[in-house]
Amino acid sequence: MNIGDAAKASGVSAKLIRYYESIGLIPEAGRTASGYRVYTKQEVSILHFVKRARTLGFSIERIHHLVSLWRDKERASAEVKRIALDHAAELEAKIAEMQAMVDTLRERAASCQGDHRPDCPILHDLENTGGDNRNGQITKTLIASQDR
Amino acid sequence: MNIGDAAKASGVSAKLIRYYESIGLIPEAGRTASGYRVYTKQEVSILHFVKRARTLGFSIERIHHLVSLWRDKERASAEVKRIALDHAAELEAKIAEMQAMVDTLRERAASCQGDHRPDCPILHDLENTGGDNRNGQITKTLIASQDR
DNA sequence: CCTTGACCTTACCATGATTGGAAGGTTTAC
DNA sequence: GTAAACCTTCCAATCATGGTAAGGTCAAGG
Repeated sequence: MNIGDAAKASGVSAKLIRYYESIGLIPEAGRTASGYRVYTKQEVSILHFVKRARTLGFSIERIHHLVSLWRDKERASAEVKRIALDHAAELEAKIAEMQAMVDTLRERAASCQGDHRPDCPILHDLENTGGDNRNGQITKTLIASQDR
Repeated sequence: MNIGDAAKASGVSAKLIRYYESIGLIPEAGRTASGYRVYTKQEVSILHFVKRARTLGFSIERIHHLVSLWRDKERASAEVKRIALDHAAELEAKIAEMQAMVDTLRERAASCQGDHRPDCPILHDLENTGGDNRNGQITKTLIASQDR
């Protein structure tokens, strides 16, 4: 099975398969005498696993961890469960932050006339340099969410 | 006012101020005889504006648009409002996708023993190569969400 | 046996927003 | 007059992914 077949079977592009190999996310594939990568069903399974995990929003780092567990016959389900729940909790935290943004935007938009006058309070609000910072908490959270 | 002071006053790092200038997001700053950038209060306001908009999750492209409107004395509040609401709607779509991921993860985790046995169904599920794809809709949505 | 086309290889470039560093010039304060 | 703290530009790196180019390989058909 060449890389193109593995790509089709797993849904991961050939480019990405090579990249995943280069960063050590998946093991190095075997090679033919002429240098072509060859893949077994087992390796396609790993690729499919990675694909699905990416789709669920797992970071490459976390998938690296999951793949190790998956390849480890002595893996403990407790750790897998913990990783999944950690990821769910992180997603929920981000959801809360994004919801706060949405609320802010909708609130500002509600007080904007929406006509042709140049005094939409959205702009005034963004522009405001005042030092009161009643939104300190939210602002901090949002900034923290901008990593990765 | 040098770039360092403008950075402190606006919360945008000096590096980033130069970058924003290089991509045309903010106008080119004036220069001293020796080449130092100089900033007025007005320009610091723009920087602060950008900072707050970034914090609210606006893309650079969208901020570019907002800054143009802000600098345009004939700006129409209708457009500003529309941009804000568009952005809110996009955020809500992403929130829905993320919530779907969370639901999936929690569902899988609930059926995982969480002990030391190596049979956590989370892994089996990720590994599953079956072609039923009952989640087709969601999967498509999630993939689509990975652009930007 | 040779050509053609579809594959494979590596390597480099690009994205977007941001940070980091290096090498060198300027200003300020002691 | 010198040291520290600033500033300048340029270059590199991040992360996951896509694109392209130059060249090697394989299978089918003439």
